[in-house]
Amino acid sequence: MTKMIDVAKLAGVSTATVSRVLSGNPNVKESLKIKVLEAINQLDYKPNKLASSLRKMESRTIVVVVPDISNPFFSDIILGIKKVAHCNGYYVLLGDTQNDVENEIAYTNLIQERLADGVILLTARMPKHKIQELAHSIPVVLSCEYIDGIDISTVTIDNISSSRKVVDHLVQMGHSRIGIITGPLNIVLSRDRLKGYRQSLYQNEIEPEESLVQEGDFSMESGYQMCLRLLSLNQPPTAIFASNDEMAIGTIKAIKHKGLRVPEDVAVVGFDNVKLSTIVDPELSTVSQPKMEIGRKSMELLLKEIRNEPIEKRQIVLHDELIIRESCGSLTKSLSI
Amino acid sequence: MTKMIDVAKLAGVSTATVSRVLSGNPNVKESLKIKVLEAINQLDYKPNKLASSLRKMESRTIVVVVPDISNPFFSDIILGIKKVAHCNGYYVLLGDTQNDVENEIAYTNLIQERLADGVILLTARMPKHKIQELAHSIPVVLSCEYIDGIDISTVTIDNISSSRKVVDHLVQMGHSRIGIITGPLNIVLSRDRLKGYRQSLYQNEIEPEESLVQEGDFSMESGYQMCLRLLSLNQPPTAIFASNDEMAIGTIKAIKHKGLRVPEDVAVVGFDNVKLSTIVDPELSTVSQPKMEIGRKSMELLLKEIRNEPIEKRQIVLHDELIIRESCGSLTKSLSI
DNA sequence: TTGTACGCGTTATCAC
DNA sequence: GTGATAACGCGTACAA
Repeated sequence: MTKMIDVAKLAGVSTATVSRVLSGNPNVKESLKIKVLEAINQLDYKPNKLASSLRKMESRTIVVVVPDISNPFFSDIILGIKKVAHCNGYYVLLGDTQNDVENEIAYTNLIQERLADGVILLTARMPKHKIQELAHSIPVVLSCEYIDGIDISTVTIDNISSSRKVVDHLVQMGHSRIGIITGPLNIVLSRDRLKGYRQSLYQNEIEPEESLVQEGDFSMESGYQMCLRLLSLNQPPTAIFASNDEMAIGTIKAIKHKGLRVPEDVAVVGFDNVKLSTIVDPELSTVSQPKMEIGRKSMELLLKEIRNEPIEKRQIVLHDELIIRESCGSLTKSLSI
Repeated sequence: MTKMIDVAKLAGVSTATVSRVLSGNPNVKESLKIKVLEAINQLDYKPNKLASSLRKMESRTIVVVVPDISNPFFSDIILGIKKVAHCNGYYVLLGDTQNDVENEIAYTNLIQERLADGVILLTARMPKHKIQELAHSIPVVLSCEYIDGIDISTVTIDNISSSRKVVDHLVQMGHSRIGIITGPLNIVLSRDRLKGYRQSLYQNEIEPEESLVQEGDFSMESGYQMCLRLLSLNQPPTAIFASNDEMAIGTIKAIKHKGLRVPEDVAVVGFDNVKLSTIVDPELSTVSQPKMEIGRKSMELLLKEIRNEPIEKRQIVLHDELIIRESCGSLTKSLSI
């Protein structure tokens, strides 16, 4: 591998001059600059980022830890992150944990070893102390989730209130037997959506019923399975709130396979507003999170941490929106796939 | 940041011993080992991977460059890559180019600077010489695509024959006006699928017609738009072959919006067999690529390159399969979403 | 304006 | 078994 000293020799200068040319330092005579650039070209020289990062103590790279890259919800967030990162000269690399805590910890360790200047976590299922440890050794922003009792920067929506909004709407539509398919309950976000569901029932003076609460894992399959359970109850629900769109689609599939109609027999609402939600038939009512904005704000916050700039607000809460489509029965059905 | 020398001092040993303990070298007295481990714990020491990588001249990290992480087709391939990588002690980081050549080049540059021990390209839209340059400085495997005239390891399916299979099938079903929505034609893979389409028409003695060929960009929207163009022809096609599933879904959507039925009025076939293809109504006939296997084989090949092992076959071609579902009219319709 | 020389934090090679 | 010490390739005071 050709290195800086080779370039220097060929150009008849010192490594310092080569380095200066590379970093755009203006204090280099034009003639030497040209010689150096020619040598670089001739030798096909590529600087060693490892050495450079080690020396400068920064890598200009950040890592985003994602629970599931194939979930379009996250890709939109990542888009927002990359926009801001790119504008500020940072590379973005992704670590996909596939919803596995072990993978999450593995990436965390990798990052702690100074591979990146900062991390954005889109998942935080590992033990609290691990996260604390990570945040202690490198700038961290936690997005979409939060952890009680840790002073760490977060960017989220208010899952409790948005889920309350969903259930309130279903109640207004005349439903009183409302089922919920939650995400994994070891995740705060899932618990919050369940909490909002319960708050709404309480405020609307509807007796909660444990059998109407089923725990899924955010996958379409789990939505399908949990919906079947709900439908097999003695008194099945007339509306089901799935804690994300994938599960909502599984729910719709199950209802149809049972020979029932959506929304006439069972109304369905999802969460996240992914592209898929307008492709299913009927189109899915859902909660829209400002995905791009979550990404943007997260990266902006991370940059401040990296640069040690003062941070006014470490906990950013963004606005969401309930999107009414066909699956909850509030609209007349229009033509769709 | 605490470093190895700090640990060494606290444990009363040299950095060499600390390093030995960390790397699991057995030639360390048990008592010292314990002291070192205690010191590590006490100081919360994390080794600096940058320094380690620089010294060892390897990072045990590979990067996968992906054109679009939200496309589930790629996530399955990545799964296969990670399985093999993980078993061999390699981390996998992802670079998402969002179908942008500039991003592709940016990641390529980053990687050339020794950030990773190897790269798997799931996209190769940059100029040929760029790829050659990359392959010259680091082990590279190109998957799903290939480049003529470059001696680089590749893992693909035979897109020409599989696309011929699709069109042959449509002809057998009695279609003679068959439209195709291609991917971007600056990609070999897209051209190959078009080539297969043309070969089939030729072999079946069907006169090709340029207006039946429309170029999309693999997005659902482009499938929708190109389908509308096809349908507005004086003699619209009775069957449409979309070069990937996303475009096929856009195609179905367009056909429905025109008040026509799939497959009765227009048959549709896609490509890739992503999860979505069983969710649309009607379920999509498509070509299934062995995604996981593509990932596995790619990583295995890359490992051989990294380890400088002899490689028998640099060009691996895997088998694909035409999956007949409802959208091409060969099956009776069953209940689905 | 340019070059020398040291340090970034590890690991490998020697001696002992 | 263990400890000095020299690399790995680059950036930057500092001197010239």
